This record gives sequence, C-alpha cells and structure tokens, in this order.
Amino acid sequence: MKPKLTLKQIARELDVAVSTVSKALRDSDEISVDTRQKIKAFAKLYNYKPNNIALSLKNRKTMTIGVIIPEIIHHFFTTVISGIEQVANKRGYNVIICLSNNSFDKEVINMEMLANGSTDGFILSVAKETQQKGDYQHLTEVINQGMPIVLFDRVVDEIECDKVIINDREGARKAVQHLVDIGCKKIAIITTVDYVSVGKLRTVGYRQALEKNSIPIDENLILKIEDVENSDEEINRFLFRNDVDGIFAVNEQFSVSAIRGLNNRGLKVPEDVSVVGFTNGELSKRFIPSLTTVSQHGAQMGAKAANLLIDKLENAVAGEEKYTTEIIETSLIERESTLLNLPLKI
Amino acid sequence: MKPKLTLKQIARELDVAVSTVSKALRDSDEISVDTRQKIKAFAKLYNYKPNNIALSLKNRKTMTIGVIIPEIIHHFFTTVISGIEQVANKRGYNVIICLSNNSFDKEVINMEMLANGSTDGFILSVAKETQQKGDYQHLTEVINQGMPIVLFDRVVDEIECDKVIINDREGARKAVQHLVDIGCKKIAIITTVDYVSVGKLRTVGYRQALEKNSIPIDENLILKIEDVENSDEEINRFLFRNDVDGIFAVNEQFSVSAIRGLNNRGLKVPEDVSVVGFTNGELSKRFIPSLTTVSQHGAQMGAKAANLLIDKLENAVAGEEKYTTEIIETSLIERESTLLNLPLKI
DNA sequence: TTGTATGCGTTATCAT
DNA sequence: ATGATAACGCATACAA
Repeated sequence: MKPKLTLKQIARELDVAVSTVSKALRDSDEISVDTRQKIKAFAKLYNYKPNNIALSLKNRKTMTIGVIIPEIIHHFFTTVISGIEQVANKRGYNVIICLSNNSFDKEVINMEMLANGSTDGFILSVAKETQQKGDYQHLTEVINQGMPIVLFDRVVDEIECDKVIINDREGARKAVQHLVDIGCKKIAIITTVDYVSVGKLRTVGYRQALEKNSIPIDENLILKIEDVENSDEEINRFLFRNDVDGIFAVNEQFSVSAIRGLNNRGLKVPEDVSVVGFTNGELSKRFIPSLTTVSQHGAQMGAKAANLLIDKLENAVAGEEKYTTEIIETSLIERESTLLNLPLKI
Repeated sequence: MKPKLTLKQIARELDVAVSTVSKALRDSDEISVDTRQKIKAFAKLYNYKPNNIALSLKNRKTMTIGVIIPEIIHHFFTTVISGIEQVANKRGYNVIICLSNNSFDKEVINMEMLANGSTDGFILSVAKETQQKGDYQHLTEVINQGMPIVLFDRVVDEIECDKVIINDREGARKAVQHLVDIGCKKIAIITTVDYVSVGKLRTVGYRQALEKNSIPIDENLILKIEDVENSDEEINRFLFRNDVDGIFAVNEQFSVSAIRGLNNRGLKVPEDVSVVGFTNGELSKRFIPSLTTVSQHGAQMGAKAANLLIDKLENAVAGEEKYTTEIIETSLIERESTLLNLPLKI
C-alpha cells in the first residue's frame, strides 16, 4: 500500500525542487530536456496522477458539473443523463449525479453540498415537492454566488437562467390529434395535478387538440392523479364510470394502468380503446400491446443542457447576461396500442 | 453576485484573525463567548458555508463515496443506489454516481478521476466488458493506494475486497423449483453468456433445481443470449423450435421477450406456459400478465455495501485485513405469469 | 483570549 | 535551467 504519489515526493526522490517537477510534467521549456525526461519517466513509472482536489482549490474550478434529478426510475432521466455525459466528457468535464427523490429537503442538501466547491455549475430538474412548495431560494442563492444553472424538463418560470424544455403542450397535442385521426371520439386524459409543470402543459395540449377538432371538452374525462401510489385504483374506478374510445396518458405508468383498467372492464387495446402515452421508455417498447408514445428525445435534451452550461462556464468573463430557453420538439412513435385491425407483433 | 464567503473575508470584516473565526465557528472554548457569538451571527447572516474542497485537501478525507455502476436502466441498480444513499447520508457521507455504460474504458476513466482525490472509497459493480476482458488492474491499483472498495452484484473473484452478492444460484433454484411445483415439465432457461458472473450462477441454479427433481437436462432448452440488441429475434426463434411449458428468464427483458415470442406462436402466459423472471422492477410489476420474479432486495444490498465501506474507512487505522463476502438472499414474488386458472387482476 | 505559522498538493511568479 | 515563495480555504499547534 503506497499512499499516492505527490509532486513533493517525486521532488525529494529526484532531489530537485517541487516547482521543477511541476513544470517538467507540464512540459515547460523552462526546464532542460534532460531533467524533463527524467522526471516524466519517473512519474510515469510510479504512475503519478495529480490530485484533483488540490487542482480544484488552486484553480477555483472543478471541471465537474452537478446533475440533480428527481428520480432515476423514469427512463427519460437516464437518457438525459447520457446526453449530458456525452457532451460533458467531450468538453473535458466530469459529471456527478445526485438524486432528490422528489424531496425538497434532499434537493436543497444536495445542492448545498455540491455548491460548496464540488461543482462549477448545475443541471437540474426540480423535485415535485419543490414545485409544489414554490420555494426556490436554494436556486437563487446558487445563482447569486455566480454558479450557472441550467434547468431542464421540470423548470420554474420564476428563476432566471438557461432552460431546456420539452414542448410538452405540442407533444400532447400531437398525441391527441393522432387519436382523433384514427377515429376516436371520446378521448380521456390521465394526467398529474397542475403544480407539476409538465403535467399542466400536457393537459393544455389535450384541450387545444380537442378544440381544434371541434370536440367538446368533457371535464369528466380529465383525470388528475394526486396520489401516484394509488393511481392504479383511481384509474380503474375512472375507467369504470366513463366510456371512452381513446386515452392519452401523460406517462408510461398511467398508460399501463389504464390498459389494465380497461382489461378489467373487458375492453381490449387497441381493438376497443386506443391509448397513447408519454415517454418512450422500456415499458412502452416492451409492453403488450406496445405503446404508441410521445418520445422526448432525452439524450438530445441532455446534450443541449450540457452545452448551454459549459458555454456559460467558459464565457463567464465575457459575461453574457442573456438567458435562453431551448425547446426540444417531441415525436410521436406509433405502436400497437393505437393500431387498429392489425395483427400484433413487434 | 457575491463570490462566496470565506473565513478570510469574515476575519477581515470583523477585524480578527482567520484562526479566530475558524475556532469560533467550531465553537471552540478558546474563544470568548462574546466574539464567538458575534462571529457566528455574522456567518449565519451571510450564510457562510465552508468550502468542501479546502476541507478535503486539509483533512485528506472527502467524506464522499463513489459509486460506479454499469447501467442505470436496470431498475435493480436504482434500488441499490437508494440503499447506499440512505446509509451513507445517515453516516455523514455523500454519494456520487458514475456510469460505466458497461464500457471498460469508461469504468477505468471514471475510477481514475474519482480516485484522484474526489472520493474516499468505491462501491462498484463491474462492467460487462470488464468481466469479459478480465483486466482488473484499475481495481488493484486503487486498492493498493489504500482506498477501500466494495464490489456488488457483478463481482470478480480475483480481487480481494469486501463483496456483497445476491445468492443468484439459490434464487434461480427457487424460481425453477416454483415452476416444477406448479407442474411444469419442460422448463427452458433464457440466460446470458457465461462471462457475466450472475448469468452463469443463475444457470447453475437452474441445473441444480432440475437435477434435484430428477428432470433430465435438455441442453437445447438452455438459451444463452450473446447479443442483447437482437435478443428478441433470438428468443423468438428459440421458442418456435422448442416446446416448453415453463420458462425461467434471468432478467426482465428476457421474460418479456419470451412472452411475446410465445404469443407469436399462439401460446398464452400463464395458461399454456408459465414464466418466471429475475429482478423485481417496473416491468415485472406492470406487465400484463404481471411477472412472477426473483426479487433481489437491491436496497438492502446497497445498504450493506455502504456499511461495509464506511466501516473500512473509519477503521482504517485499526487496519483489519479481513474481507467479508455478504450474501443477500432473494425472495420469489408470485404474480400472474405463473398463476394457473385464476382470473387476471392486479 | 487571540493571533501567527504551517501544511494539505498544486501552480504561477519571481528570484537565482 | 532551477529553485524559493506565495496563494487557493481551512484547521491546528503553538506563541503571545
């Protein structure tokens, strides 16, 4: 067990000054070719690696970006992360991920921890609880300290910073339009409570699509799930008391619950009812029937967010005070759950 | 934009020495109650938070543990992470997560980055590619530097360190036994290639269960998936050329592909064929039919791993040289996919 | 009770 | 061409 080589040790070993070693390793031409070679050989041999902590302290830059997401279960977030990582790594940054588990407190704690020197900036999607609470002090504080933040997906309007959002409204509109196009007349939406920004927007898209097609909006067909834990039962009851021929669900879980609810009532998807979901994850791809769904292009979103953040980090001096909001368009992926009269297959 | 308060600034502002501030904030009784109060009030007012980087450098301890996992898509890993976080946070540690995406190179890079000062120790599940390659230098190197490592799930025998593993063999045995118990005679296994340690062990369990029940092993009924990308087709072909009444699949994806393959052949689950999977994730819970599956108790596994690691970190002086291998037992969760002659419901 | 000095590992500046 | 020194932010042993 050799306790990690430092410049000082190399210096002592080779009987030169620490600064000489430092320069030599960085290939400074202040140092003679001879000693440079000698030092580099030694360092290589004993596998010297500079201590990142010391570097961070010195440079007041960590070259890492912190990502805080509400939950990792949603496949969507994993795709965003890979988009972030791809860009970040290419541009020389590392990524560290923290989970808020949709808890306000955990979000605050994680941010404070990372903000105290561990990170140069943040990419984050705010926790459900935070949106509900409407308390964004931890965000403003970090911004005031000069750390750039990029919000994605679950953004908050009150905060001035770069943002990357899905065009949720339009995605929902497209989804519902598709249901209309294949002949659905009584289209329900299963959505979240309004304080979840994306749920609200998707509900707006639903209304717009119906209006555009002159289909009267029946408020009974709008189900807002409050308690996700018991969403199954709620959806089941909802489907027993309403007759529908099309369902738009704002996430994978709700889609699947809906299909099960319909089955319980003896209805089949897509023969009796068509279903469109949101988020193109494992569940949508593999379910039987596979789900027609709105794909959010998470990787693209992550890439965009990372680029925005790093741009800000590297132009900190030039000090652009302008913030942009990038909008990622969705695309509808048609699968079995809206396929009428066709044999089921992959 | 105020650029982050430091001890030095507080000292200047209050016209005292830096060390006085430092001591006051740590409530040292070397400092008079008066000044202590004054300094603490000031710090509180301007929201002083010590710089973690500086602390790490000083203490040569980061109080964070690095977690490296192959992929985040598997629900299993997310449960492990939450187990790790729970314990780590309780014991005062932070967690940072990196993904190897099953790539050897990325695993090495991530480890090197984190090992250079960012972390006190590692919890990791090795990448598929790493297991295939059999190159574990990056692990031994980190261990040699005195950083403790805890391996979980996909472990490697050649490395001496603490380990937490699922009892994969026994879990598989239980799964297959269940199939036998409900009357299956021709039981297939859909598994991974042998270099994936857990796949191999689950295959062993399959064989043991059959032997124990005096069911002859038909090698044709053992399907080892090499190329996960095209596993759907492979499984489909497999099911067309073999008649089975029970299937044990070593992960959620394979289970679901199998069910689809059976459907393609006009066979129903569970009426015609029973299916048991591994990993109690979203897919298993929500699929129709819901899947009987081997639950791996990921959170428990993560908690155990974190405790082992932190124990090592905090007893570093006492220097125990003993390594333990904890075995997490699985439990079988029975759901619709092995439920005969019963109406389907949640 | 308070302040000074030193060091954690690095690099940049300024000697020699 | 090489070396000494200061600084990043903090904690601590020691001096006053």
